[in-house]
Amino acid sequence: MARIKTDKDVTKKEVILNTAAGLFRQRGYKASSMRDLAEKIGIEAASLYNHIRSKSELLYDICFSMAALYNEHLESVENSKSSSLKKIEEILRFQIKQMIDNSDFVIVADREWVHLDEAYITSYQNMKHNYRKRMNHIITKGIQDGEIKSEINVPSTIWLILHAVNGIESWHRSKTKIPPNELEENMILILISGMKK
Amino acid sequence: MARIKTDKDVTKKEVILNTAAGLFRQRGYKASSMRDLAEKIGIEAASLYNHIRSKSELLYDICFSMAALYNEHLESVENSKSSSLKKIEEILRFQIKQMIDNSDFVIVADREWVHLDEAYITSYQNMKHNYRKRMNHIITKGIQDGEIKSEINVPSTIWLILHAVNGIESWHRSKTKIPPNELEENMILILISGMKK
DNA sequence: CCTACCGATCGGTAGG
DNA sequence: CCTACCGATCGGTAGG
Repeated sequence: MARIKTDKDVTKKEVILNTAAGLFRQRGYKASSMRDLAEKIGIEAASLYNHIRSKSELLYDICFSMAALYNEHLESVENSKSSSLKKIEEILRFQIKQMIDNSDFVIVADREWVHLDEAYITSYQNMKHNYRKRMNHIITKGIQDGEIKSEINVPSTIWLILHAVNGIESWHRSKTKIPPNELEENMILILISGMKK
Repeated sequence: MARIKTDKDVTKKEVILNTAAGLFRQRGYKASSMRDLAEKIGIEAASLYNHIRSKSELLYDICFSMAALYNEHLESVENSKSSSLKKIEEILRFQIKQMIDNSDFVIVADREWVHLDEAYITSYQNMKHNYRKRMNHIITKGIQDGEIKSEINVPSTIWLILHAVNGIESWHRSKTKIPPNELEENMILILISGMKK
């Protein structure tokens, strides 16, 4: 007789996860205490453990759900009929959109994954490495097809792209509010035109 | 009768600071304990306090020494006779050089400054804001002079540059070793040619 | 530079 | 979901 999860169960865990993501982003994983988290939600620290197993599980869920999302998207791009440069643009637009709509999860996964339990670190690193490798294939094909400058160094270009997107985070905290779509178009403009042959 | 610092005093504090920077980079400021730090140096935790005042002082020294260094360099660039685009290139080369030669300090300052004592946070944020404002002036002049694309959004371009440099850190950890100068030239190539009119 | 130790805070459990 | 509490670890001090 399996216990059936009610809607309430699901919702509460999500509330905890979302609140944790906001807290971890603001103060960092190690500097965030379960007491802080509980207070933000309005319960006692001990009560959290009716919904989650541990603090480290929260970080695990944040990091691996984002990794799954990014991998899924990359796969759909790989299967599309677009040109290589267009594929890179699609990846860039997806990442920018995630950074804007879902910034707590994106930033925490990117910044705090080093605090994952040791058992998961290698697996997470492999996923990141694999993601870059698949981007490498797309760009390399773009160079072969004469679409992309052949002088560029592919791995460092990938890092440039990946870390440029992280820059959007500062925009969030900034006083000089730039409309998200303007930021997106500007980033596409510089990076894509910088790669284009 | 002022006490005169011997060479040994200076050296020991620097050893502590350098070791701390490496540790903070690896594990993060909050996750690094003074006992870990002492062990790396080969003394007891209590002995650290003959050379430093507190853990937070270490972070303060790391962050504010880097801020001073970057500000000094920016000032020398502002006073040079180069064109605006050349000035941006000089700033970029300086930042890349720092990231390669002095990566522990650069990365810790960039990533861990949020853990500074509250009394220093505002001051540090102001320095960062001021640095970006001065870069903004240089780029804006480049646009007026017809050197730089007028379609680009200046603040988001600055963020793009600043965060692109951070990408070099991954290179450090990477297996695919790219020579530093190749990385530097590639980054200049994409970013500067992306901005150029 | 060490031994010994402090008060505070942490993640998590027991039991209801 | 709460009260009560645990063992571990933290930054830092006293005193030599």
